[in-house]
Amino acid sequence: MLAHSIKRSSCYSFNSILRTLLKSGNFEKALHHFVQFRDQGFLPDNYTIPSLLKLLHDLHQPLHYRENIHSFAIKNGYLKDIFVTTGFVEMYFSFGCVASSRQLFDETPIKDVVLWTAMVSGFSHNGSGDLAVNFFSQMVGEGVKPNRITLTSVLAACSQLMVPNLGRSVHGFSIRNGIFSSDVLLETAFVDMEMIYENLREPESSILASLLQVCGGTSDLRHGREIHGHVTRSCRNMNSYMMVENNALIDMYAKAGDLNSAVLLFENVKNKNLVTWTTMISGYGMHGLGTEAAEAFNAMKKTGIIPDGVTFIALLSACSHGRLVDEGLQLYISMQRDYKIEPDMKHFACMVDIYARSGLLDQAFSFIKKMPVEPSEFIWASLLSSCRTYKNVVLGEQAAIKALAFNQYNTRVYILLSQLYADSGQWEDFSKVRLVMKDLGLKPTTAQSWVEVERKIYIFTVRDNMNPYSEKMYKLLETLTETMHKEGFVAYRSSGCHDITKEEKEHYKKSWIKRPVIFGWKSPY
DNA sequence: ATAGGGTTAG
Repeated sequence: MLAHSIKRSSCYSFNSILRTLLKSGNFEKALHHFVQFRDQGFLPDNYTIPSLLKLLHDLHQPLHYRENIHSFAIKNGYLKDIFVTTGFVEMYFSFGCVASSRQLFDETPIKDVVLWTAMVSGFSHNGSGDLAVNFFSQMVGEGVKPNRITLTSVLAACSQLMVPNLGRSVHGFSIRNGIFSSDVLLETAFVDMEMIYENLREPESSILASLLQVCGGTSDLRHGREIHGHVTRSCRNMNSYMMVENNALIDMYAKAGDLNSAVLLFENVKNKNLVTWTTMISGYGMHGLGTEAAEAFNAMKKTGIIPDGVTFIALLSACSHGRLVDEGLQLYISMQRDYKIEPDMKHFACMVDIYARSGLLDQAFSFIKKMPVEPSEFIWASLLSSCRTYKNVVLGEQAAIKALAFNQYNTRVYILLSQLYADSGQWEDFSKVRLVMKDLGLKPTTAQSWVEVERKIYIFTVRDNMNPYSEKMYKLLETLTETMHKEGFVAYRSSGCHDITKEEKEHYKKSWIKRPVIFGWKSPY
C-alpha cells in the first residue's frame, strides 16, 4: 500500500518534470530524465504517455518505438483514458497511418471535442479534406460543440477543398454559436474581389495573401494582377508588412504561369527575406529551370541568409523537375551536413521523385526502403506514377498496393495502375482494376484544364469535342506535331484507356464477365 | 490538478 503510493507520487513528480523539460525544448534532458525514471523501475502511467509520445516525436524516433508504447498502453488499460487515445490518434496521423487513427477513434465509446478535432485536423493534414469536413459534420450531428481550434482545423480543410460555400457555412455556424476564431479570416478570403473595393477598410495582409493563393492555384492571372494593382495603389509601401504581400505576389505569378512577372517583381523587391528567396527558387523549379534555381540559392547564401527545411524542399523539387539527380543528392547531403536540417517526409518524397522521374526506379525504391519513417501514401503514389511512365509493372504493383493500404478509395492510384497495365498490354489486369473500381463505386475522373481568354473561362478535357473551337484546335495540334517530327522529336503515345483497339475492346468485354471477387494481388511484404 | 487537438508569405 505504502510502496504503491510512493510510486504514484513519484510518477506525479516525474510527469511534472518531464512536461516542464519538454515545454522548454530540452529534449535531451527530457530523455535522460525518462531513462533515469525507467531505470529506477518505474513504469509510465496514463499521464506520462502523451508526454512520452511528444518526446519521441521531438527526437524524431521511428514509429516502431511508439507502437511499443501503444502495446504497453493497451496491456495496462490506459486506452480507457481519452487523453491517451488522442495522443495515439495524433501520433498515427503524423505518420500518415490514417487507418490506425480511424480505428482507435472508432473503438472509443465516448468522444470529446478534442478527439473529434484531432480527427478533423489529422484528415486535413493527410490531404483528406473531404473526410475532415465529413467528421466535422458528424461531430456537430452528435451534439458535440466545436470550439475555435476545431473551426480553425475545419476551415483549413475547406480551403484545401476550394469550397468557399462550405467555408461560409462554417463561418455562419460559428457566428450563430458564438464561436469566433481569428482564422475565419481564411474564409473571408474567398469573398468576391469587388467586395474589397467597396470595403472601406483596408483588407488585411492575410486576406490578400489567401486571395493570391487562390489566384495562383487556379492560374487566375487576371484577378492576381488586380490584387497587385490594389496593393501598389494602397500606399502601404512604407510598412514592413509589404513583405508578406510581395512574397505572396511573387508566388502567385510563378504559380499562375507568368514567371517573367515573378522575376521582375523579385528583382525589384529591396528587402528579400528567406521566404522571398525560397519562393523564387520554388518558382524556377516548377518551371523546370533547375540551373536558375541553383543560381538563386547561391545568390541567397551570399547575402548571408541561412536556408531552412522549406528552402531545401524547393531546391530538391527543382532538381526533380529538371532531372538533376546528382545535384539533388548533393543538396540532400549538404542540407544535413552543413545546415543540420533533419529531413522530413517532404524531403524524402522529393528524393524518391528525383530518382523515379529520371527513370532510376530501383534507386527510388531502395531509398524508400532505407527511410527512417513509414513512407506516406503520397510517396507510393508518386513512385507508381513514374512506374507508369517507365512501364515498370512489377514495382508499380507494389507501389499501388502500398498506397491503397493507406486509402482504399484513392482513385488516382487505380487509374495510374490501370494505365500502367494498358501501356504494357496487360488487358486482363487492366479490366481487373477497373472492376475493383466499379465495385468500390469509384469513377474514373477526366482531368480538366482551363484557360481564360477575354474574361471568359474555357474548360477543356482530353479528346474534347464539345468546344466550338475544337476543330481548329486539333488542326493546330496536327501542325505542331508535324513541326515536332520535322525537328526530330518523337511523341510518346500512351495506350491508356482512351486508345483501345477493336480487339482489345473485345477482350475487355470478355473479361468483364469474369468478375474478380477480391483485389487480386499479393503484397510483396 | 501533471496530460490531448491549430497557428506562418515560401
